[in-house]
Amino acid sequence: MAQYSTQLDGVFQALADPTRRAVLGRLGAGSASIGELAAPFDMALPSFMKHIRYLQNTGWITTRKTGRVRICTLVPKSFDDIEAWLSEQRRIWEARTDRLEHFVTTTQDKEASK
Amino acid sequence: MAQYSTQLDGVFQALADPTRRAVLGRLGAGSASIGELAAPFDMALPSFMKHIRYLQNTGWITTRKTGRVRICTLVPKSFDDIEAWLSEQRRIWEARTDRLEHFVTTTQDKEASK
DNA sequence: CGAATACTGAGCCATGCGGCTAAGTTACCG
DNA sequence: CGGTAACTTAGCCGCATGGCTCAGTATTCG
Repeated sequence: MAQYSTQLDGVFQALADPTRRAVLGRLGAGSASIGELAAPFDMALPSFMKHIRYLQNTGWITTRKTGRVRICTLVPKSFDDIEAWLSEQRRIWEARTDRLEHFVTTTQDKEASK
Repeated sequence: MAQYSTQLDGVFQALADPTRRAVLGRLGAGSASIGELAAPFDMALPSFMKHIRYLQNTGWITTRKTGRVRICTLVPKSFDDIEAWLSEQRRIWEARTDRLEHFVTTTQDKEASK
């Protein structure tokens, strides 16, 4: 069985904030510095940095420092984790509709054999 | 522009907990009572109830009370919200690779015209 | 060298989360 | 009618989150 728990917790938690989702959206278009990423937000830099560190800790981005500038790069791996979870849910869902169909079929058979 | 913020916050936050993900998985297979849902978890009922209320408040489930039993039912609508966000990210991602390809092409053209 | 730029670290604050217990409330069973 | 079952309410606790300010540190520019 899949060991979902801990990994997915952070992956989803990271997405549960509009600032972080926006940052990921921006980074989808290419790497950027902290300053560039922070510019659109009406927020003090240290506050913004917490989001960056969060994204880094949960594996959504990597960063490297060049001179006094830190560049952030998207790591799209976590998208796959989400897709995997979603398709697992779909699988469960479909198994259910299969059973419902079976039930309906069985019921119809009973009706037919009356 | 899409007004992502508030709605998605809760949708993702709800998934950022293994108990709640497990409940959704179980409900994918069909509706169930609070007691049935809580059984697999080593947790006091009031604690578990908070998760149920959370899932309800974020729109993942609906509940109705019949006698002294409360039945919970999955509302799969939020899956669509997630899919929408994911495909938006893919769109951004692909626009980027397009630009990269264009850049490569342009560079090659330059090279070719040297 | 001195100043400006780009972060970074430390620490405060309010709120919310995820767990708990203890004490209701509301059906249903005998 | 009394008891048990199935939630439900209220309230406490510790920790994490998301914001802030104020004061560093480290590069780069003139």
